[in-house]
Amino acid sequence: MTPKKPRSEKSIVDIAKALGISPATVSRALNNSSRISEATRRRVKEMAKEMGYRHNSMASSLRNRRSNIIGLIVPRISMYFHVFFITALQRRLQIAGYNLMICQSNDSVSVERELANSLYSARVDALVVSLTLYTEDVSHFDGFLAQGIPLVFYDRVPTMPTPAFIVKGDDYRGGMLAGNHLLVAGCRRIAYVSGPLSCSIYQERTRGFVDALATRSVSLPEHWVCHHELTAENARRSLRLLFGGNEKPDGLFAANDTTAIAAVEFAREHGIRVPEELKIIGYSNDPRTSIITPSITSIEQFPSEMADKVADTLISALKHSPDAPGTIAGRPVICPVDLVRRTTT
Amino acid sequence: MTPKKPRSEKSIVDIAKALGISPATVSRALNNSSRISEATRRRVKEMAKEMGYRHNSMASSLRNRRSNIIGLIVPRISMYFHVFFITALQRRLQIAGYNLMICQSNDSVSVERELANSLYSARVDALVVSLTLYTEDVSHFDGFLAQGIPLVFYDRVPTMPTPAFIVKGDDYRGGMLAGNHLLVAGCRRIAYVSGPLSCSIYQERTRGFVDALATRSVSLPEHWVCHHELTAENARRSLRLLFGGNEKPDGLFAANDTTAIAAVEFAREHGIRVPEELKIIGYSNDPRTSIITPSITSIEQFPSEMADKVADTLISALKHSPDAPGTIAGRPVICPVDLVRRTTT
DNA sequence: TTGTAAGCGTTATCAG
DNA sequence: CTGATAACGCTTACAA
Repeated sequence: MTPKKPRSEKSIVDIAKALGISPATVSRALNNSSRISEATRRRVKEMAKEMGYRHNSMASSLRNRRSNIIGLIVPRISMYFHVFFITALQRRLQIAGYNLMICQSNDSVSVERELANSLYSARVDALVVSLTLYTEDVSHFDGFLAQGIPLVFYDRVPTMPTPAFIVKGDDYRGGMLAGNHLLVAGCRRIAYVSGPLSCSIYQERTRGFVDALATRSVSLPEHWVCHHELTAENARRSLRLLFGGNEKPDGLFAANDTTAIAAVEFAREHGIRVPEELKIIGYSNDPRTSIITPSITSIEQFPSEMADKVADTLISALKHSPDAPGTIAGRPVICPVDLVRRTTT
Repeated sequence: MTPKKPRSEKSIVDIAKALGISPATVSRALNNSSRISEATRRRVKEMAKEMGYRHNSMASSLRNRRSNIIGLIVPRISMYFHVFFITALQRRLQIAGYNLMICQSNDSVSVERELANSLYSARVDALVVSLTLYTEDVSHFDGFLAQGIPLVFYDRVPTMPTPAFIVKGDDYRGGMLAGNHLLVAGCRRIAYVSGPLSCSIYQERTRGFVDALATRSVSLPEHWVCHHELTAENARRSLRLLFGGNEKPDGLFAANDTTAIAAVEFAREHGIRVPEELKIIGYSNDPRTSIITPSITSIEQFPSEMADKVADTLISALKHSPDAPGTIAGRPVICPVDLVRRTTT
C-alpha cells in the first residue's frame, strides 16, 4: 500500500560526481544561468543526456515554492461551454509554461470542497473555479486568498462579494436578449425553465429576462416558471407540467440548450408546431442547437474569449509578486454575449 | 518572473515547536500512524487546525517518491468519447486517492512529446495515453517504462508491439458490424470515410469493414474511400467527391459520428433521401446522433466501461510494487462494442 | 566562473 | 510511544 520506487534515477549530484564538479554548477548549467561558461554548460548537458537525467519538478517546486501548476475546478467537463473554455485556457497556459490540473466537482459541494483542499495541498500557483450549482458558501477557498494565491472565479461565480478575481458572462444581458427576442417575435404567453437560483448565472439570466418582460408589461405567471437542475429528464418533466394546463405557452426561454433541445423534442412528440405555435430560445449556443431540426435560437457566450480573459488575469497576477495577501482583488470582468437566431423563433 | 511566496505558511516544525514535541511525532499524528497515543494525536490535530496548518504534498511527494498524481494525455477533450472516459476515470481515481492531470495533445505529435516530458518531470505515478492521429513512434514514453512507471495506452494505441498496458475497443469488430449491417440492409455500392491509417483505430475499423464486405464479395472501389482527419469540413469535401460521379453510393460508413452527421446534412441539402437512397452508419454513438433527423445508426464504444478497465489496470499496477522495470507488460484488454440501430439504416 | 552549505517540508529509520 | 537525524533533489546566497 506504500510502494516506493528503487533509486535508479539520476540526480544532478550524480552528474556532478561524474564530471567532478559541484551540483550547483550542474544546476546552473541546466537552467541556462548566465553565470556559467559555455564550455561547462555543454559538458553538463551532454553528460545529462548520456546519463538519462530527467528534471525533477517536485524537488524544484519545493525549493522554489512554486509548482507551475494551475488548478481548475469545473462542474462538469461534459458541458460544451466548459470544454471550449478549458481547451482555450490550456493552450494559453501551456505557452506560459504552466500545467493545468483539471478537476470536476460534478456539481457536488462536498467534492468541490475536497478538491479545493487537495489542490491547496498540491500548492498550485493559482486556482480557477466555476462553482457548483449549489455553492453559496465559498469559504473553502479562503486559504488561497489568505496566502495571496491568485484565485479566479469564472462563469458561475459567488453571489456574495469576494476579493477574488471574477470573469463572467453578461448573463443579465443574455436573459434580457432572450426576453426581448421572444417579445418581438410576438410571444405573449411566455414560459421559463431555469436552473436553481443558488447559482449566479441563473439569478442573472432570470433578472434580465424578467426585466425584459416587464418593459412590455408581459407577466410571467408563477406556474410557468421552473427552477431545477437543467438535465434532459428534468426538462421533460417540467414541459409536461407547463403544457399540461388549458392555456399553452407560445414562447419558452430555456436557460440552457439541453433544456431547449428537450423542448424541441417534446414539441415534436406532441404535435406542437415550432416556431408557429411555440417559439423556443436556449442558452450557450451548444453545437447541438444547430444540428437539430428545427435549429434552435440561442445565446452565444464566447467561451474561448472568456478563457483568454482568465488567462490574462492569471498571468498578470502570477507575474506581479503575489507577496501581499489581500491585494489581489479586482473589479469583475464582464464578457459580452450575443443572440444567435435560428429557426425555433 | 520568478516570484516567490513569503514564508507565512505553517509547517509541522512550527506545530512541533508550539507543542514542545518533535516534528516526527507531529507527522505521525497527522498521518494517523498507529504508533502514537490518542492524546497527542488529538493535541496535534487541534493545534494544526488552530495554526491553520495545511499539508504540503510537494514535500511529502519528494520524500515518499510518489506524487499521487496520474497523468492523462488525450488528443482532444472535445470528443464525446474522451469526455465520458475522463469523467469515469477521474471518479474512480479520486476514490483511490489519486489526482488526474489532464492534458490535451490536440493531435500534435510534438505537443504530445512535450507533455510526456512534462509529466515525467512532475513524477506522475502513472501515465494514461490516447495517442494523436499521427503518432507512430512512441519512444517519448520509454522513460516511463524504463522506470517501471505504469503506462497505459487506451483507444488509440501504438500500432507496434509495446510492453505497456493496452486497453482498446474492439475496432475490428466495430468495422465488421458496420459492414455487415450495411450489407444486410441491402447496400451494394458502399463508400467509406475513415481517419488516417497511422492511427490504430482506423486501421482496425478498416480491416474489419473490408473483411465484412469481402465475405459477400462486395468490392470497395478505391475512389469511394477517403482517409483524412475526420472533421466536419473534411467530411463535406469528401462527400462532394464521393457523390460527384455518375454512380452514387447507396451506403456510407463514416468512421466517426462528426462525419456521419455531415453526411446526413449533405444528403438533406442535396435531396438525397436517407435511408431510402442512402444508408449511413457512424462510429462512437455520440449523443448528437440521436438528436439529428434522421437519427444515425452508430457503434457504441462504452467509454465508461473502458475507463473502468483502465482504472483497474492502474490501481493493480500501482499496488503491486512497481520496482521491477520491464515487468509491467500485459496482454491487451479488448473492450466490446455494439451496434445501435437508428433511422439512417 | 565555480564551490560550499543551507534549506524547502516531510517522513523513514533507528534508538531510546 | 516519542525523539533525533538524515535524506528526498534541487536552488541560491555567499564566498572564493
